[in-house]
Amino acid sequence: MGTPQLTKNQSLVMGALAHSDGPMSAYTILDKLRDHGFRAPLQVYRALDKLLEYGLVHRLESLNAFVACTCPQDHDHEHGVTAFTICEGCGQVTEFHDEAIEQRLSTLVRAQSFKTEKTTIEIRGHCKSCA
Amino acid sequence: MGTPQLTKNQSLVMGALAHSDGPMSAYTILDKLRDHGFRAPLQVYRALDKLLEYGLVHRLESLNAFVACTCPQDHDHEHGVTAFTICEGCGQVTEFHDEAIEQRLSTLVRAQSFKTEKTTIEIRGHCKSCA
DNA sequence: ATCGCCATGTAATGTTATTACATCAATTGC
DNA sequence: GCAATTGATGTAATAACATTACATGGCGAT
Ligand SMILES: [Zn+2]
Ligand SMILES: [Zn+2]
Ligand SMILES: [Zn+2]
Ligand SMILES: [Zn+2]
Repeated sequence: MGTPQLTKNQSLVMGALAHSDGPMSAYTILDKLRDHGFRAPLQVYRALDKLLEYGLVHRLESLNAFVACTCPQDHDHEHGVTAFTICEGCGQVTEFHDEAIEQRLSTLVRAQSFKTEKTTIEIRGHCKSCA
Repeated sequence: MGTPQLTKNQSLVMGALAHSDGPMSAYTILDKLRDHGFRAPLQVYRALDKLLEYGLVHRLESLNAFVACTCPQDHDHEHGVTAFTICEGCGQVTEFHDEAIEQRLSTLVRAQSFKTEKTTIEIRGHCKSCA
């Protein structure tokens, strides 16, 4: 089971995010898509829900914003824990993955007998250029 | 330099969070403090800003809510990276710290020449009781 | 007393997200 | 063919979260 065919609205939202150079809020996406017939927030939120489900998009919790996934790999399988650096200067977001962190978190959480459903790792700061 | 004496509003907000059994949104805090003269969101947000600065309170980004810090240690010094498990069932939040994760993240981020200012780690799932 | 600083009070507004309800299209079963 | 189901969509209204702007009050330093 891979990613299903995207609907019209999902494709539009995906396209907007993919062509953006940084994260966008739902309302920013809405504005970008007004020319394509978008009128209400729900059109964006519904599309985002699916795109998040398919793993094509990530939500940045500390920003209330969304980015296209930049994983090199296919999305036929769930990718593990996703982490982000987020530059306060230029808004650049970099997605990365690390097996060691995933393992360590897994160990710590298991020690609490906690069952993980979703892990958020976001690092705010300044990128090389904006230091 | 330790934590300064809290102002009246800061004390009230801190008290509300400390006596709560879980995270509270700013507006929930506001409601709890109406009897003590709170009338507007800003009174809460201003107090929270300071409490966050002093490290007495943490913001849960994935919840838009706030919790009292449960560090055993004093707050005379910054504590390192803070992580949370957040149960979707009962709302229980557990704060924890891990040197290994901190180190590993530090390494990865340095490899990007990124300068960290604040790290968010939040694990949503179900606790032992709510499995 | 005057100034500067910080905490506070209040109102208005801005931003993010959800609920409720109606409609439409494709699919399934009869 | 045609009702029933399912999933996507459209629209409006509202809820939830956060900030801006401006005015006031307390208090220590000069
Ligand atoms: Zn990704
Ligand atoms: Zn930057
Ligand atoms: Zn803490
Ligand atoms: Zn629980």
